[in-house]
Amino acid sequence: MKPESPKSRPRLNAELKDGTPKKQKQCNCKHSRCLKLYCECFASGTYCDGCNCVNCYNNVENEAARREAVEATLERNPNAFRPKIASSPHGTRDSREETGEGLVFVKHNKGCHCKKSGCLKKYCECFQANILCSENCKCMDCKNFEGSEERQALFHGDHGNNMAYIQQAANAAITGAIGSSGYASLPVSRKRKGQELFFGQTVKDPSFHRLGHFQQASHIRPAAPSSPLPSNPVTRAGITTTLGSSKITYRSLLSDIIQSQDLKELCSVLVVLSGEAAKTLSDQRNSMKKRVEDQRDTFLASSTQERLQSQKEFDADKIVSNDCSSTNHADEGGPDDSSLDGVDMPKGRPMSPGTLALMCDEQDTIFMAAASPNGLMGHACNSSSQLPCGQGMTEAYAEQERIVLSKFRDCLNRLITFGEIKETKCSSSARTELGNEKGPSSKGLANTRTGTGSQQGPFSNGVVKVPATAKPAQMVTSIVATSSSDLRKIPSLPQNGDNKLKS
DNA sequence: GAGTTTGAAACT
DNA sequence: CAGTTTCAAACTC
Repeated sequence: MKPESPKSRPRLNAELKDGTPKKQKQCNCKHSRCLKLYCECFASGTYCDGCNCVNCYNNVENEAARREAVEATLERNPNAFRPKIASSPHGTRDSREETGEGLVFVKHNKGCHCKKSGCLKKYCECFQANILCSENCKCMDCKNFEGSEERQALFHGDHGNNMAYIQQAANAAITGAIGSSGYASLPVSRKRKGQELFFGQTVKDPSFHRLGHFQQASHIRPAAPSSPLPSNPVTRAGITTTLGSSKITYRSLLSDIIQSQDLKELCSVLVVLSGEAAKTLSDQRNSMKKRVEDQRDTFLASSTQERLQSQKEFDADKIVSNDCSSTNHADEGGPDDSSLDGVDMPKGRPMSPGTLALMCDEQDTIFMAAASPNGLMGHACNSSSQLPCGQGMTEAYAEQERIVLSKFRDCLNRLITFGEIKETKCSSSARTELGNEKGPSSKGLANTRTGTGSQQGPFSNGVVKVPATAKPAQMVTSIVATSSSDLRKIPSLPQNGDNKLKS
């Protein structure tokens, strides 16, 4: 709401004269008190500073009046202070200016309404921003389109930077001295005519170089309202704006936090924990063998291929000591719904690669642990004859899953903590740049984390912050010390109503 | 630099 | 929403 940031408007004259970046434009307002959009300073969201204006209210001393004017302006047009020139989300080759004088992956949101300038003078906002007129424009006799001879005449040759020549050429173009189309005298909008022709049948009409215009327009679909940020990078870049300058590269807040070795370590720990749980409960497993046999059959019911593929996608080949992960499923199927023991997984619905991989390793561990009470991995992983039995199997399975998920949850919490810390840093710097605008807090993230109450899943509750200072060993001890016989009891894990981090 | 032209913004 | 007026920048001389 506070357009204090400079240069948010497309008027390039604030920065460009003769193609050269220039200092902030000084207005010369006399009657608007610099409190209307007529004033470039006001329109760009800046205070007048060193301007030649008369009776200026666009300054700190008249902040109240200014604020009032801003509100009135926004009331008329909520987008008044937003950049008129928005970069296109679909910058394609076709929308690129052939002549090479500039790239036009941008468009005028509102479009111009020129009548006499042919959109080849700086009266035209599109021309001023060095972009082609688009379907948003309602200009008449437009010559600012791709393929326009008149327009090319302005820029081609050795006169590319000679504004005098450009102006002369523009004048000639407007009066029809340049170009053979002969449509300059048409009293109606050539563009509209061209579009009518386009939608009609007469495409051969020589005047239909408008088609180029239209094509460009069609490649620059109405942009979603550009960034609410009051600064338009494209505009600021000026005439020589390049595609790169308008690109936004997204980087996760966790991009520098999660390292591959961390992931490996985490998974290794999970596997070890799982093995320990299996060992602890190994004696129970020997009691009800028959029931386990049935469960195992179910557990192995689904496709091996799917699981292998999932593992591949997860690309976590080195996450665990791979003794079992890739070699012991040849005669196995994937887990069936009934074997998930509390995990609500609709039949036929693909699980995430990560989930599958985790389940895979977990299953390996179960079988391994059953065969080798010492919890060592890599032996008899797929030996069906040595599977755990009955209730023991069920409990071991639940306990292992509980531990793995708990541990994983804790790690995610720590990641979130780091991410929020980083977010806070980013927010503060953004706020510094954007003024007093309220920056994003951890609210959104916290909501994300706590707003899944309606979902049924192992992480749908009990999301608890683990102190960043907690050592893994402590966490493990804590987790192992917690006993539960069923994954569904995960809610009994440390629960804290205040899930929001206070980083 | 004065005067004119132009089109966006503001207004009716 | 269309027509008119106001305004300041762009332009011409």
